[in-house]
Amino acid sequence: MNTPVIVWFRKDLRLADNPALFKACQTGQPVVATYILEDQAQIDFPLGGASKWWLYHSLMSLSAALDGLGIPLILRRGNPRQILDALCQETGADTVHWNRMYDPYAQTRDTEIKAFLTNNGITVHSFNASLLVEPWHVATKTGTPYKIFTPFWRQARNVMSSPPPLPRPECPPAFQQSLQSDHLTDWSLRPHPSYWAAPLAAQWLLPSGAGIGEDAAQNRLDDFITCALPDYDTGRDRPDQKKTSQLSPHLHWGEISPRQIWSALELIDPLHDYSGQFRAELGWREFSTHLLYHFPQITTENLRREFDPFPWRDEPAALAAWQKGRTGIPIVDAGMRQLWDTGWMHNRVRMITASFLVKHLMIPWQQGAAWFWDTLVDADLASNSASWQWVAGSGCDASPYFRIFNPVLQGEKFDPLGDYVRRWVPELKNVPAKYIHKPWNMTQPPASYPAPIIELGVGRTRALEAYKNIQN
DNA sequence: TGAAATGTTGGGGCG
DNA sequence: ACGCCCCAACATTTC
Repeated sequence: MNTPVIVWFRKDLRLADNPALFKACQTGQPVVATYILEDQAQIDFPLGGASKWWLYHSLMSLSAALDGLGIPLILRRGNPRQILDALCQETGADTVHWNRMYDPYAQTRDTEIKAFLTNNGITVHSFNASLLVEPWHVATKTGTPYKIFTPFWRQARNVMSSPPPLPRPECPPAFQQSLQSDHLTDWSLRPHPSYWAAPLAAQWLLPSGAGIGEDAAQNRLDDFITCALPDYDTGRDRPDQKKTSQLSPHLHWGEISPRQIWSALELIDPLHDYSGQFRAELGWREFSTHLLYHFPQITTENLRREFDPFPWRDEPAALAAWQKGRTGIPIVDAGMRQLWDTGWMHNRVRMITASFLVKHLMIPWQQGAAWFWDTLVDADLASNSASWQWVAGSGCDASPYFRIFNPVLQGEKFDPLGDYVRRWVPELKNVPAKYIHKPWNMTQPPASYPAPIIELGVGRTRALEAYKNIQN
């Protein structure tokens, strides 16, 4: 048998613990791998700028790794159904493997492609590579999807099967025929303006960063487990310290699987003595995917429809100030600048900046979500949508609308010395800790730093007033 | 995975 | 020694 099995890579850019690839290699047939870049104009949530940048480097890494197995990675651009069809015809393949995706667009697309290929006599096998528990494996007693995290996660841990992760596959027989493949550099994945790429590279690529791809993800996990995990419960809230895993972009692109992480945790903390909180963060990722699968409208619509008449404000100038980190609120500006520079923001600060946009500025959460979607290297449709609705109060398990973060108090609590603010807002580098989160109280605030675009007390009162009016 | 307003308590200063 | 007031410190309620 010299006809190959085709493995369609999507959000599973790794060799180890990759069931679609592993099973393909087990057949004893040659393996042809492909990544297909879809026409972004046809997609409801086209790749953001930071995501494209990450994808470029992740594909470079995957391509090199597959090369080591003698598997060609065929890059093609266009309609996946047509491209898979063509690849099957060019190679004589009668089997296609992929690992499942769960967002509404991919669900529809994959169902349609599977039907098409099956009709043409091609066998399609799909696998779970990116979740501990797939969305249809947990349900409440009445059979409905979970809407609250805690009971969801309790049941998920019960039904979760955790077989050991699959190893990297052995080399399959070589595939001799040469196939047309695009050049990655022709895909325009690297950002415009191009200077944006420099700080991203400094953050994530060697030598200063850990790198992108499967090996980098594994190294990052190992580092995190030794250095930060023991102190995770309190450390994770400190943006001025490196106490989070920063695995989110690796997880999003599938450079590492949650099952690999879970299994590493089982080895060092089988009784969940000190890794429970970190495991729960993986749980939030599972929960978000569960929500998006069962409530696909959460990407654009309030899950709680009583929020529909909320008097959101249309304020392009305030939105722009927030995006650029020029609101005059130090912890907010620090976070937004960290996001722009590195494609990543500490989770505590994500909550603070999001709360400020949605509550103090009363700008629709969709506008904040759109900015995060474009600028985060870990932009994930499920996590992004669910988390913004959580902050806005319009999600089912959301924080009540009146729970408004005070950025000054949050800053003083979680960045007590002001180191995080000073790192990202150089205008404030000489401000003492006493004033670092409220420079407007100084007799002479630094002239180069903007005054607050809204007085915090005013914003809070205005938001509460608006909320009161939609309650009845 | 809040913050602010309001209520309660108890120790100490003072007449 | 006693009652009164003040006000932290903590608890509870409200948004």
